[in-house]
Amino acid sequence: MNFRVAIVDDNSFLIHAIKEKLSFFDDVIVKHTSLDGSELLTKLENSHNLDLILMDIEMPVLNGIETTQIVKQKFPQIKIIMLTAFDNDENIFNAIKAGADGYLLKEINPDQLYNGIKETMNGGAAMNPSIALKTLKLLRNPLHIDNQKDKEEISLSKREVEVLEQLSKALSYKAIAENLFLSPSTVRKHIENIYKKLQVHSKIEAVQKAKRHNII
Amino acid sequence: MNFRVAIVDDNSFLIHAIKEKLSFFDDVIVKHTSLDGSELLTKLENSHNLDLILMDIEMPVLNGIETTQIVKQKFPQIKIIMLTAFDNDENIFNAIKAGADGYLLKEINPDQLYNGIKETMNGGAAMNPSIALKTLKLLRNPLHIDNQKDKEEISLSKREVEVLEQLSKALSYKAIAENLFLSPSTVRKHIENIYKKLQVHSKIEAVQKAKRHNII
DNA sequence: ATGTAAATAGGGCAGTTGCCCCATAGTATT
DNA sequence: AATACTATGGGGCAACTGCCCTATTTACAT
Repeated sequence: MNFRVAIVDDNSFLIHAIKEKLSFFDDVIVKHTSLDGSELLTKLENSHNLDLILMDIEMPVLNGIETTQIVKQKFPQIKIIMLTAFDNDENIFNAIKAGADGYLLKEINPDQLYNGIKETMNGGAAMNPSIALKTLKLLRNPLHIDNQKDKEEISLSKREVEVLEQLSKALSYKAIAENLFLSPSTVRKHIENIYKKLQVHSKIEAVQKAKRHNII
Repeated sequence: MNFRVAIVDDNSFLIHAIKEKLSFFDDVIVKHTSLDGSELLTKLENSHNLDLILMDIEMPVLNGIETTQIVKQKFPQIKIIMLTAFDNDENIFNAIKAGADGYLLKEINPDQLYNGIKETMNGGAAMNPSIALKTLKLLRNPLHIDNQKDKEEISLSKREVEVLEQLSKALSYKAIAENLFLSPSTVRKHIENIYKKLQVHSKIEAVQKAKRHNII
C-alpha cells in the first residue's frame, strides 16, 4: 500500500528538500505541493484521494494552523503532520487543537520522517521527543490561550442560550418546545437565529462552537 | 557517558526480560531492580546516583503512579519512563500528571527502548505513537478523565471510529461517503451500528459520548 | 470447516431538520 | 416617534436522519 502525500510550504527550496528526503522510499508518492493553504484547498476540492499532508506553519495568505483546521473540518480522514522550523508552545498547542496528527521539525532525517508518516498512517501520532515533552508539559499545566481571533463578539440572548442548552442534549425541536413551554415554530426560529449568529448550519456545529466559546 | 538505570516491576520475569533488552547496549547500566515502589524508595534513600527509572504501573503496596509522584518530588532530576502493559487514558494521564518523562509499552523492542532512554536523557520525552496520539486527544479534550460507571466496554471497529470522526465534523452521510469512498448506504449502516454500540440515537449524543470516552 | 464479526451495499419510510416565507407584540435605545 | 432587537407564532419544502428490512464478501477464530 502506497502513501499519497502532499507538501505545503511557502519555501519552494524546502519543498524540494522534503521531496528529496522522501525520494528514498518507494511507497511514498508526493501527489502535489502547494505554496500556501489556499492553493492546497483548491487542489483538495478537485481530488481528495490523499492520505497525508506535510504542512508548514508560517505561510502567507492562509497559514498552516488555519489550513489544518479547514482541511480537518472538511476531510477528517486526511492525516496532517506539521513540519516546521518552530517549536514554541503556542504553535504546538494550536496545531494540536486544529487537529494535527503529528508535529515534526524540519531538521528531521529521511528515516525518521518516513517512520513518522508510517506511524501516523498506522493510527498513531508522529512527534519528535522534544515536542513530545512539550505536549506532556502542556497536559500537566494547561496553558490557557484565549481563543485567538475567535473573539468575534458572539452575543446570544438569554432565550437563545436556553434553547442552545437543550439542543446540546440532543433533544428534538418538539421536545425543546415542550420543555420551555414554547411552540415548535418558536424553537425553530430561535435555532435559525442561533445558527445565523454562530455562522453554523447544524446542531453539532452550533453545540461545538458554543462550547468553544464557553456559552454552554 | 553511561546511563544508570533502575527497573521497578512486580513481575521478576518481566524485569529479566527488560534487562535482556538492555543488555545489547554497553552504555546502559542496570544499577538495581525493585518489586514495588516502596522497595525502590528505600534504595533511593541510600543512594540516588541514578539517571532513570523504568517503572511499571500495576504493583502491590505502592503503585507506579504514586511512586513516580514521590520520586519526582524528592529527586526531580531522576527521569522516569513508565513501562507498562496498559495504555488506558487514565493511566497515561495520571502518569503524566505524576511527572513521568515518558510512557512506553512492554512489547517494545530493544532498539526502541534504548532510543527512548537516550531521548529522555537528552531532554525529550519517550512515547510510542499510539500513546502520543492519546496525549494529543487528551490535550484537545481537556475535560472528563474518569467517569467510572461509563466504563462499559465500548469497542468500535476501526471503520466505525473513522465514520464517527467524520460525524463529529457535522458532515452529512453523503459527505462522509465521499470522503471515505463508500456508498451512503454503508455509512448509514456504520452509523446504525455505532448508535447501537454506544446506545445513543443521534449524531450529537454519539459524538458527545465518544468524546467522553476519548474515542475521538 | 464453520461460525462470528466486520465491511460493504441497497430499499423503504416516518419523522426531523434547516431554511425560506410571513406576521405581531413588547422592550429598549436613540 | 422611530428604530432595533427580542420573543413569539405559523406555513411550506427539500434534504437529511434514524430505523427497519435484506444481502454478499472477506477475514478471523474455534
